[in-house]
Amino acid sequence: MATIRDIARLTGHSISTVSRAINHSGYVAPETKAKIMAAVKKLDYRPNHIARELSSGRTHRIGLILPSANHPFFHRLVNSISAAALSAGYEVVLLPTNYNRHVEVDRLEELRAHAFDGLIFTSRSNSFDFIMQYADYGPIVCCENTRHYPLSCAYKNRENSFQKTFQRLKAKGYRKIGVTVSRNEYVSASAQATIRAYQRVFGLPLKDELLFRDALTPFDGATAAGEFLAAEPGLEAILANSDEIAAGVYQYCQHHQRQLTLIGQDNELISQLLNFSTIDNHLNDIGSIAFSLLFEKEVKKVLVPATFIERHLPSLHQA
Amino acid sequence: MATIRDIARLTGHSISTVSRAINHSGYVAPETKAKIMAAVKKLDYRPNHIARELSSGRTHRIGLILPSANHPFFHRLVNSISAAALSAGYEVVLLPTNYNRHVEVDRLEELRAHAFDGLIFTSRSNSFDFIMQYADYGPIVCCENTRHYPLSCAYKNRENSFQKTFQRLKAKGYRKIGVTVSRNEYVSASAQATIRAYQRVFGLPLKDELLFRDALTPFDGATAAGEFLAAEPGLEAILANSDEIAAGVYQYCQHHQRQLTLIGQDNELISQLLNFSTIDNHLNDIGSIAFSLLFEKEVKKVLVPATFIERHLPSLHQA
DNA sequence: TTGAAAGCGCTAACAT
DNA sequence: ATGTTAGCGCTTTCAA
Repeated sequence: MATIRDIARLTGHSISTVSRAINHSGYVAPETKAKIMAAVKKLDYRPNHIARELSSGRTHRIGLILPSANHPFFHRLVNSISAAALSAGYEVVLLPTNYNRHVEVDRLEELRAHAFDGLIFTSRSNSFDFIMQYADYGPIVCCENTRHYPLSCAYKNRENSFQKTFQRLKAKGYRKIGVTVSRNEYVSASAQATIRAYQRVFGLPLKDELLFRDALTPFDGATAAGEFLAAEPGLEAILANSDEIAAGVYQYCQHHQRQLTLIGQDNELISQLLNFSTIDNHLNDIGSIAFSLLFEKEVKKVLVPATFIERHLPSLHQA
Repeated sequence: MATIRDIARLTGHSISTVSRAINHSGYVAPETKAKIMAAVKKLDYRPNHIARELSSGRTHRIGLILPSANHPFFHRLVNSISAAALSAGYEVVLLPTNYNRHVEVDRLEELRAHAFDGLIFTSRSNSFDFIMQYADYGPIVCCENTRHYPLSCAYKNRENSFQKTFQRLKAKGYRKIGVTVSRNEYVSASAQATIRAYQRVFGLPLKDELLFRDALTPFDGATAAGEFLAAEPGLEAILANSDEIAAGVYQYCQHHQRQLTLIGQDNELISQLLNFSTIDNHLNDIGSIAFSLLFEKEVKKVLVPATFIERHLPSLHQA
């Protein structure tokens, strides 16, 4: 591999002149530049990326913390963040943690070691208090409400959207509603928000039998539906933590000839095809805003309001 | 930010001793090491990632070329590749090209500039001949058959699986079959393979009215179904280029009360829920194999055979 | 067991 | 317009 020094030697110029010529910066005589460019071509020279990073102190790379890449929620964020990064001249490094807090710590340490110019959290396994300790080492943005912590975020107001959804259901006369959440309420703020919203709207706590924890796959959705119906045969509706889970519920209903009102989240293709209602959290907006917040000087918290998309499942019919 | 020199100064040792202590390599007296570690803690020191990369010449980072992140096909590959990378101590950088060959060239140039230790192509917009020129600068692996080119790959034999699928349909007595492809046959090897397979099985060329090009979204699937049926009212089956597209076809059929045999690809959730047949290309395997091939000394080409998953759509019924 | 010193390949301030 | 030089922060060889 040819280095800048080789070019300097070959052309008889100094490395700084070569550097200037290559970067089209500063003064370089046209003929000098031409000669240098010829040498560059001749020696198949390319400036070393890493050396540039070291010298400039910037990587033009941001890290993206996510549990694993295989969930629609994260796909959306990855899409929008990487699109925003591309057009801003940044590259994004995928940092799957599998919800392992130690892996997450390693990534924060990498931020500290200047491996990235910034970090975006789409999920987290450590406390805000802990994460905040790394804020000095580079910009950190979260895709959830960081509340009173001085960390920028682009987020949806879950409690609010859940509350509205429950109110909607209440207004329609529904009383028996099952709810699925992705992780238990001790770990997940989302689960807490769901539970609180229910309590607030209906004035009484969500029964434990009508709360399904750790719903991750459509299969879990079907399981949840089964358990709900066993505990409460008069069940009227299910609010699921994603369209995928709702699809699992749908499948169960089809199979057992039950009609339920179904509400998913994130307006995935499946909800459009199966035609059930969904809460659109506008993840694309959250992603691109999160990216842009990395470069704000001050801490900013941007609320992206959710939208309710109402759809009606066709009524049941036997084949 | 404290540097290794600060630690050296504070402890009164040389930077090389500090380096050895930090890296747990070479000889360092226990007390010396303890003293150094104490200083490390005291000064909140962390070795600079970039400097290490420059010094060692390796980044432990691989680039992943893909058109954009929003297609299930790529999700699968991203998942499996990033999982494989994680467990091998590598990080993956997402490199969306939007099928723009110039962007792709820029990424190849980055490989040349040592920004990555290797590159995986999940799609490409440049010729193999062109890409090969960069093979000297670092390992390159493709997720499609590289044929006679000396480039490693993990791939599915598309022509073979399409052929088997057509044979299956032929055996069932089907003759009127529509086919969707994602890009036209002049650009896409996959489209060519589909067309050839049809010709080989049925002995006559696929009619142009029964080939839909540029099918990217479920909406395109619905459009394709409409066009096929307009051109050939007796249409019996559609082979789609993905489960998403097939789902679009499904939607059209539902809406227009038509019964068609549907075959998608990649065994996505939607095909399971809607219960139509699909060709499972085992993208997870392709991804993890592709990653492992980066580190093989020789060029290797690994065929991952596809599997046909037969499912039966429930017959039509009016609500 | 430790340290001096030479890189790694580049940028940028400063001098000419 | 060009060159000198001092970094950037680390690893590694070699000598002590």
